[in-house]
Parts: sequence; C-alpha cells; structure tokens
Amino acid sequence: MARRNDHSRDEIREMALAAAEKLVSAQGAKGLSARKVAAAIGYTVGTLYLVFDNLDDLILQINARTLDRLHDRMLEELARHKDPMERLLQLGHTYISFADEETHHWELVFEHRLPEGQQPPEWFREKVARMFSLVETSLEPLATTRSPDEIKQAAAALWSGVHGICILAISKQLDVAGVDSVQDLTHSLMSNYLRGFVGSNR
Amino acid sequence: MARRNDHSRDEIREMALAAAEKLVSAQGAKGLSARKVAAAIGYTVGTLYLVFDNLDDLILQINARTLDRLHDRMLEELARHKDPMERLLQLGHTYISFADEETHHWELVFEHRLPEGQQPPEWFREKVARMFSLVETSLEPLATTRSPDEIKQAAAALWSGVHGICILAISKQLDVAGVDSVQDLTHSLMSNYLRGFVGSNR
DNA sequence: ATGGTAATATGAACGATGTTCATTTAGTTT
DNA sequence: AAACTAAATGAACATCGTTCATATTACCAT
Repeated sequence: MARRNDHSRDEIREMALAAAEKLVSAQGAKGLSARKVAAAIGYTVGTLYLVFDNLDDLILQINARTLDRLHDRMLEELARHKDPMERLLQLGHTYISFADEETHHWELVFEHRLPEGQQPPEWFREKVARMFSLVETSLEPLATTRSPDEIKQAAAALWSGVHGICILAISKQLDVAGVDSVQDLTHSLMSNYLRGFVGSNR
Repeated sequence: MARRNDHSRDEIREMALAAAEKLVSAQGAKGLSARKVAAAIGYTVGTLYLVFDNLDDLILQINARTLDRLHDRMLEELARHKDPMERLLQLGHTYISFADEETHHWELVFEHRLPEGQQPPEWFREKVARMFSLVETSLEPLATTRSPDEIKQAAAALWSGVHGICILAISKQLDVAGVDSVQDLTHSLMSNYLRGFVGSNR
C-alpha cells in the first residue's frame, strides 16, 4: 500500500505527536518507540521518518508542547495574583503541581539527553529561558534596589532551586511523603531565599 | 572456551565495574552496553550475567561507588573548615566541582531510572540520605533555636537547590558560562537562603 | 480514456541493544 | 581413567533506531 493520501503531512505529524504523548504519559520515556507510535496511528515506521528527522526530533516536539503547557499554567497563575511575593510563591507551587500531574512529560523535558556534543536547538532553549523570565519579572518589584544582573542571577538561583526539589521529589530521593510535603519544601526554599535576598543589601 | 578459572567472581566483578566506569566516564550512559563491558574485560556477555543481575544492577554498583567518592570529598571539605557558614558554602562548592569533574558519573547517579514502579534499593537511598545528613549537621550550629524537623527541612530545601543548579548547569539550560558562574549561583542561593533561615524566627 | 509522472507509503534489511540458557569445556574428585 | 562439577560460552530471541529500493496510487496532460 502506498500513496493513500488519507492525511496530510501535518495531520500525520499531529497524530504521531498525540500518540507519542499518550505513550509517554502512560509509560514514560522507556515506553516510547518509533514502531509503537507508527502502529498507533496506522502507519509504518518509514512514514514517521518522513515527518520527523529521528526520534530525538519527535521527543523535542513533544517537549516543546509540554513546555508550552507549563508556561500557560504559569501565566494563568500570575494573572490571579497581584502581590509580588504571593506571585512568586504561587509560581513555585504551580511548577511543582505541574510536575506532579504530568510527571512523565516533565521528566522527558528535563532528562532527555541529545547525543554527545549536540545542543538543544535555539527555539527550545528559548522556551526554557522564557520560564526564567517569568520569575525575573516577578522578582523585580521585590528588589527595586538591585541591578538587573543581580535580579537575573537571583531568578536563576531561585528557579534552579525549585527545579532541584522537583527532580529529587520525582526520583523519590527526598524522603518526604506526598505532594504537600514537597510544596512545603518549596515554600521553605523560596520564602527563606527571598527574605535573604530582599532583606539585605549584600 | 570455558572454565578458564583466570579470575574469581569478585575479580571479574571488579574488572567489569572498572571497565564500565571507563566507558561511562568517556561517553556517558549511552556509551555503556553489556557487550562492550564484556569485550573490554575479555569475557562474553553471558559471564556478565553470572556476576550482575542485569544492567540496572551494574549501573547501581557504579553509582554506589560514585556516591562514595562524593561523600569522601564532602567529608574532607568539612574537615578543612571550622566556621559553620564557611562549611556549608564549601560543601556546596564541592558538590558543584565534583559534578563538573565527573559529569558523566554524576549524571548516571541522578538520571538513571529503574523500570516503572521499581524503587532504588534501600542501601542506595541510604547513600543519598547520608549526603543530606552532612548538610543537616553542618546546619545545626547555625540555627540553634530551630527544631530538628525544621533543620531537616531546611537541609533538604538547601541541598535540593544546589542540586537543581547542578542539573540545569550540566544540561546547559542555565545561560551562564563556565564553572565559576555556576559556583557564583550556588553561593547566591546558599547565602541568601541561609540569611533568611538563620536571621528570622518565622 | 489513457499513459506518464511524481508524490506517498511500505517493509525488508542492518546493526545494535538486553537477556537467557542449553551446551561445551576444563578443572577437581574418586 | 572415569565421573563429576563449576565456569564460560555464544547462539538465539525480541526489540530497538534508521535507511532506502521498491511498490502503489493519485493526479495531470494529452
């Protein structure tokens, strides 16, 4: 069978991504394979390679969509609060909740490694940077005396910290039980850090 | 060829681990395979499975050794400093340096995932917990008014934070250049957090 | 209608992976 | 020397990512 013309390239692409996301969501990165995705959308492996460069490319596309969802959630959260401190804390909680609800997708974003020496494409790194920006702009009103560079660094430190809690929680290496404890940890990290950062000039 | 009796089980085990570590060190997790390890020590795949349950087991053993090296480095660092604050900051720097010097090994410890549902064995989780304990005991003298639980939580938050910086730095998702900038970030995170944690009662 | 062209999809093939286990081999014991 | 047993093998199986010569069919010009 060939030249069925059942679907356009873009349709196949979309179907493949949806099927792949279903696999990842259910079984994590290890549950994903080219043949499984192909079978799930009623095509063969070869077809997948007409639409994606390779599996890494496919995964990158999935991750892009995940980062977009996360970004949306964070934007919504920012819209809900006016107080700067409240905003930051809620941002952290949103991050944790997202990782908890979409664990496998979140893991795929941050644990998938490209072949040695290869860097993620610029558009991808941009999506990560965008997240840090959200933190930066939320941080600004809290530290009006600080230079832009200091704020940038503080945002990076703070968000890396939240990220680290997330990672260790997911890999069960923090012996805390349940999401709530993780939220507490996050709160501790953020509020103490912010008190230190805001409260003093050095 | 069979029954060579060239080496004892333990010798083969040691040889295999050494060879595997060489592979990981040079090419990361993706460079590791049962056949490659076997070839490197002059045995066949089958033999490897007489000594290890499976590849996950082998990797767990490598990771145990890595965690031991890291723990040693941290102990040394603690012995070098008396001032509590100095101790904590140096501990953070040691962690970053280790990850920078043994990147592939460090990655293998924290990014290797066991099959769905399977937890790391207790002895492994103990090695991770041991690291957190080091932070806890260093933190105690700085926060004499705090309860053990609060200190435990603070140590977890602090160390997760350092860990997060490490992760993002290694995956090149922090747009900072060089190890020194990462050290600066770590310093920022730790010193601000500690000022917040120590300086106030709530 | 018919033939030709080009787009579309296939699936066999390749080299790699983890894992198993019947079989072979070489020490050890009787 | 024969029997026994521990040690090591390597072929076999199912899976993986990736490629590409081939087959099929839609479309278009005649």
